[in-house]
Amino acid sequence: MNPMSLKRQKLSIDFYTGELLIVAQQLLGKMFVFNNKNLGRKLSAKIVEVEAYNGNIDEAAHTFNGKTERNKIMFERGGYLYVYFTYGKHFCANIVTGKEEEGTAILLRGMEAIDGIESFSQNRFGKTSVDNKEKKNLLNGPGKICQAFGISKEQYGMDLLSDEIYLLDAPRIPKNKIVQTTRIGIKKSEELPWRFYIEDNSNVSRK
DNA sequence: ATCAAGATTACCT
DNA sequence: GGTAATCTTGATA
Repeated sequence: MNPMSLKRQKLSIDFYTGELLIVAQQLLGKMFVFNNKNLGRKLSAKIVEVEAYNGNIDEAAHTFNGKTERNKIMFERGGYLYVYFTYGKHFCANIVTGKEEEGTAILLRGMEAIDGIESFSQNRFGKTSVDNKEKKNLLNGPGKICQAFGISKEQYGMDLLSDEIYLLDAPRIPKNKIVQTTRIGIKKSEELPWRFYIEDNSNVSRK
């Protein structure tokens, strides 16, 4: 048996309620697991790229202008899943962090497929097999992640402390292997360096 | 009721 | 490197 898998434990509430930028960096390398009930299958992938959003000081955050029907889960305590729909096509998944009313969350931007590659491929490309090039294109973007996992409106507000969807612990990525840059695809607060990814990882959405 | 913008992606040159 | 596609949400009237 793989000795790594024995040690891995589900992340607890204390992890999610920490400080936004710390949690964002600590998310790198962690395993995202979704026991997809519709699919009847467990899907998992390693997080390799994230972006932090903080409505208190960050104009790009969905919570910058206060609570709405869409963003209200971001004002709950850390550990919930915030899913939103954008550009008429794509869902994006975030992990809510911090304490109640903080309005902070972390966007999942890039992952590396671990378990359920056939399902990821079926959801993304309509076929169960992938070549090496397609494999790198399964989860290297926020919309792609949701399509591959089958995450949509139905998963809005799910609790990561549940048994259906959660994170597994993994060794901390060393600071010198974490790249910090500005975020992608925003037109406000562009200067904030709140994107983090694992250096040299091929599933990062963009350099 | 109307309208513009959007934490993207795929496809084109 | 540039851009069309596509529709929900939130703001404004």
